[in-house]
Amino acid sequence: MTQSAEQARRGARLKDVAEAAGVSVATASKALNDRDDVHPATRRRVLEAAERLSFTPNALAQTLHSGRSGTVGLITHDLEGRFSIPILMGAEDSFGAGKMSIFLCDARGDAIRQMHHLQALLSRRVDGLIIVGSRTDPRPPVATDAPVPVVYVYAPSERAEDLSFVPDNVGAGRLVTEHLLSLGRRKIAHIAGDTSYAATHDRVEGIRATLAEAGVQLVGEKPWYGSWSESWGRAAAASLLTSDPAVDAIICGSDQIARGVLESLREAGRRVPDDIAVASFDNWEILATGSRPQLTSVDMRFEALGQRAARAIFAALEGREDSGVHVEPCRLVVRGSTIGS
Amino acid sequence: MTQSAEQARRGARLKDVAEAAGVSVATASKALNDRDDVHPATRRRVLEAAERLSFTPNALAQTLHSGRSGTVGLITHDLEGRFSIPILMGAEDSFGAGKMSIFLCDARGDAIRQMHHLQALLSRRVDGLIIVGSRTDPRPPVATDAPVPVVYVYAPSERAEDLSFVPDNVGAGRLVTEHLLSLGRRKIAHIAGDTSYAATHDRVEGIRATLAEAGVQLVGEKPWYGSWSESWGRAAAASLLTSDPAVDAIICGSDQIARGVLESLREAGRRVPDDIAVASFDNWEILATGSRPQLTSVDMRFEALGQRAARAIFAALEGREDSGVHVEPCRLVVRGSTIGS
DNA sequence: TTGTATGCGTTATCAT
DNA sequence: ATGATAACGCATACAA
Repeated sequence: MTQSAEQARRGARLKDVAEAAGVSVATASKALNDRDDVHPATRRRVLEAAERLSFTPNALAQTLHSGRSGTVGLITHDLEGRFSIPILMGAEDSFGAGKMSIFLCDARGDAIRQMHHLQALLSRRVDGLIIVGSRTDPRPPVATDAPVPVVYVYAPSERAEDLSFVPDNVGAGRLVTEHLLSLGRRKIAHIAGDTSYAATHDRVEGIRATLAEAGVQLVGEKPWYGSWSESWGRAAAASLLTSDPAVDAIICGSDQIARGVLESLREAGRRVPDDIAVASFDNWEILATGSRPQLTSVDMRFEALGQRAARAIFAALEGREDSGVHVEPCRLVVRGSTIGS
Repeated sequence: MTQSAEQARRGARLKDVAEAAGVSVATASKALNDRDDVHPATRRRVLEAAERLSFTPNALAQTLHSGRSGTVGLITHDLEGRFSIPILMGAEDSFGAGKMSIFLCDARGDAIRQMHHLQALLSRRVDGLIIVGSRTDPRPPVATDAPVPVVYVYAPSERAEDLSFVPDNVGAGRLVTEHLLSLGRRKIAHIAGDTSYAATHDRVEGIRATLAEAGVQLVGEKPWYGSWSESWGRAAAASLLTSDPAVDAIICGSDQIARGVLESLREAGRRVPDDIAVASFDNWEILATGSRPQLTSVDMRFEALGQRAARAIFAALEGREDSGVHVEPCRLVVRGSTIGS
């Protein structure tokens, strides 16, 4: 009685299943793991016993034996989970739900906290590490001699030997620009975000190159740099309309900026997209689909980045190591702010 | 040589440290774990050896022995991580960074996927489970006989024996209403969200009760029910201004709705907060601080919910079980939409 | 086909 | 103060 109560509390072990089925633990193990050389009838008895005792194999004990824990650590630095959640979902998909479990740790941009998490994860014997940054500027490596594969996502590592996956912001710039050009827009302005961000410059580069190829010049000759806020969008758009009233398209550095721009345009009596088309980056659903009209925006495809990271870890585990900064294409999501209904 | 290469790959074990320090594993273990009865000099030698070999204790092996894994599973159903990330951060804080690691699994509202994750987590021998729902309506329990403590957050379990933590939406309704009344507003309307949500009704209840106590009646007698969208906010506000032009305050069911309301008010030429004060629920930063004026909103305090959940799991692990639905107070964040600058 | 014995890395008990 | 050894739960090589 005490025995079964104990079992109920701590859960049945393989030994219990074996005893219940009247076989040895070795045989029970083979039966449960679908290995050859075990009599069908025996297998059935074992499976039945396991079912009856609601046996759940102790993955930790398995790990101790196999060396693989089936877990991955994800250390993130983006406070709101705006990046890390979709990246985690992508990784989960790629691993196969339940096959691999993911530890999520929020380091909150703090190196000390990051170190603590790193230590804890290595101690838990994760099979790999995914490091997610909050901006695409290169960052110092989390460790120079990690005993497991490390993949950097969104923010690449400064070290060339490390493996990183980042969104193609230059390509993102090209995507919006080509879209606007294809709609016949020629007076295109760019209200950018914070000039200290690499993403800002990459996007500008893509925009500029595409415009140049089409023989078109950016309205005002250069982007308007500011911050990633609606208020900046409002202010910049107001100034823009004064300095360059003929503008017929505005590329915004983020959806937040675009929201502000839309507001200013509405107040100025400019119709979107008829008079002026508006497009932006990030495709943050809550912002992009709430506005009127909804925003055409470039999606960074975080899920895809997560999938790439997961596959890279698998590959490294199988000995196929990789390195360098890999650029993942973005995706243009067209909505009402560039194409009327 | 092959030996040390092997060590480098798999990481140093306690045995290696012991050998390097010239002691037995038992002594090494004691030294590293600050146990008594080990000579200071010996301890120093061991610690030094551990440092030199960059020894990281295998937490899995420790678990196998102690029965405690130092991990918790967090199964979430909110796609965007809007709830789960702050809840996870709260839990991390409460546990102490690095002390406890959290598996984050996204079940995406799918029961099958939830089952898979549950199985995987139990197999990994998590010490507890946190289940996060996407709405405050009671939900079926994730399991009726889990071998570890389970805590439901945001969405409470239907079973009375289970333990749940939810935000005090009735109190949230009271908070905004009291705030508006204290500002002298008496013609208060409520543009609510989706009527199928428990949160909607709880908030209405709090609003109604507070108004009744002040002898004030809701403008239009009842709330305007709709959806959690900006477009609903725009439409409802427009109608409201027509049917009840004397309204001097609007409580919105969510920040999204409030954004739509603000837009309509601006178009109608009503000044906020001078003519009409606007307040809402959720305090979703990106929405609440981007608008002009910024939104006064009730914060659901997800971090606090996460902390409560973590502490409850600790308590249960120590034998102090608890049950029932625990209601956590919300917090009013006052901004420009109710109080002019 | 089944069972026995061993190891995975750590901690704790009990000798010494 | 230190060391030998038995768990912890599982999987596998090898023996029967």
